[in-house]
Amino acid sequence: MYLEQKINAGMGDVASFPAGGNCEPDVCAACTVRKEAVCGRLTVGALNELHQIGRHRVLRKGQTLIWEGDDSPLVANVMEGMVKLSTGTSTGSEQILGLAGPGRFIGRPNGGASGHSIVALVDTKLCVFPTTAFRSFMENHPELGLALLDKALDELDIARRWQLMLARANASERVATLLLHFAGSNARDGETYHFPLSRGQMAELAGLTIETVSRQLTRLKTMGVISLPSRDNFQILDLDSLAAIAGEAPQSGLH
Amino acid sequence: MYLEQKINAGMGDVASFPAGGNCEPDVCAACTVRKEAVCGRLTVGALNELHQIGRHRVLRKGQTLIWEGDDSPLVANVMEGMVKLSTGTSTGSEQILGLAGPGRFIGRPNGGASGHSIVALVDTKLCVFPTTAFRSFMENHPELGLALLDKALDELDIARRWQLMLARANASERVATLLLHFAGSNARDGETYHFPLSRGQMAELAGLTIETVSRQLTRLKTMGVISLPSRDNFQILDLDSLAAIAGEAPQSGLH
DNA sequence: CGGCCTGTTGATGCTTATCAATTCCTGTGG
DNA sequence: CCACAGGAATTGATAAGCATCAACAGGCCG
Repeated sequence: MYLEQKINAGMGDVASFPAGGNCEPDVCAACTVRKEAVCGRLTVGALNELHQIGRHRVLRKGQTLIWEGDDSPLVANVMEGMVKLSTGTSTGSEQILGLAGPGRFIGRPNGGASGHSIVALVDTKLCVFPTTAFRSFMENHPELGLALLDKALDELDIARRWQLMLARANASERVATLLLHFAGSNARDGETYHFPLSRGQMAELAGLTIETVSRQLTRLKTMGVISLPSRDNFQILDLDSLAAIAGEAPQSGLH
Repeated sequence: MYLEQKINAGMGDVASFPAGGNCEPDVCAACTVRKEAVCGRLTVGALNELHQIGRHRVLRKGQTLIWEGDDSPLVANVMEGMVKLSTGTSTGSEQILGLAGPGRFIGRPNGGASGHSIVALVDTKLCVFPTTAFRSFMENHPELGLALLDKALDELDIARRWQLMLARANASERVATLLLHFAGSNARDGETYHFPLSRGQMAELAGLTIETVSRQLTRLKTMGVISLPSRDNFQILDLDSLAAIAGEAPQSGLH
């Protein structure tokens, strides 16, 4: 199913990011997500030290950073773009566990087996660190451990909020929540946004079928809440209604 | 709804645990969950130091350790018993996000607002630490930070596995999974176990209704997979079938 | 131009929620 | 110790919601 991605992916293309891959201080200074990312917690000295082990990497759409079940050899910060966290089910189908956009931290610093694959949904820029180097760095910089712990706990909150949605929300609420999620925190009436997922992937993420997702989208279109200029884009016409349909509570903070 | 718990709970009854509440080294030596808990990672010296800020506390059934939305003033290890993590929904009902048994770590070391309440389902023994003291201890002991980070990432995996279940499992699979969870990792044929949750709470946790939970239980009974000696107990008659119904994959590691 | 993949739309049936009635516990007070 | 009240659980009838199966439409690329 994802064979074509497998061919393109792997560690071999680490060289595909710009020459001088080491994370330059000035690059970090310009980093738009530094405030939200773990680096933001470090002193200038520690940040410089961290640059020595970190690398920038571009993950093309469809490429896989970490395979499910593999020992996670690296940890990373998402700078730009979006990745999905997914896992196979016992029935063979794929289940998407969540999405991660700018500022999110991915991977397991303890180097244990990853419970899910990490795949780029669009071209994605990452700050990548080898697990071992990152871990020894953490031992000398407790503040990074604290920052990461906070990050992990945030991730936990996010996962629990999805849990809440999956346990209780109906199809309309799920699809509306997805759209708000795709639009991001500064969604506006009249704005057009990109679907980072296919209908099938949206269905996997929301715990629905393709058909139900499609039907709910046309229903929202019929209601005048959104329009669908192309199959890869949607426009929000009535943000308030959309938020109301999503149930307001579940979607907040679901980034 | 949980008024009676509110009356009994609160920080005032911290004095209710045994005299000499400070965590004694010999008590910790005898601690059955030390291997799994964060303390297990510490050197003897660090452990002794940690004893100074930690306290044992018994949480009676129904008592609340942390209220949803409150700044979490403490973090804790579960030693014995079981607590639930729950949150209110926009519709006013309660949603249980998960359970935590022996060895699990709860609370937010960063002291932020808790996204969920923590309530004892049965009488529960905890190792409790004030957030501030715990945090400063962490700054001097990076290994604790690393251990906690691993714990948090484990919690994340557990939450994601639950997410998987909520997204895909049908009623039978959900109820079977719950039973396996209640029975614990060393479940055996013929053994009788206690329901730590009422039918209503089980429904909340599994994203079902009371009626559906009840129907699935009688269905499992009719199939000869379990028996129900009283409404608070169940006996596993055919563990293999139960695991097969649960779908095997989702339930593994759902502690 | 034709095949192929993705998405949409339609018809139908199963699963589970909902509403409603009854039974079974459990704890309380006589 | 028994009777009774109240809540929790079970069981039944019905309906809504979503999955499933199936046909069709629209892009995209060879």
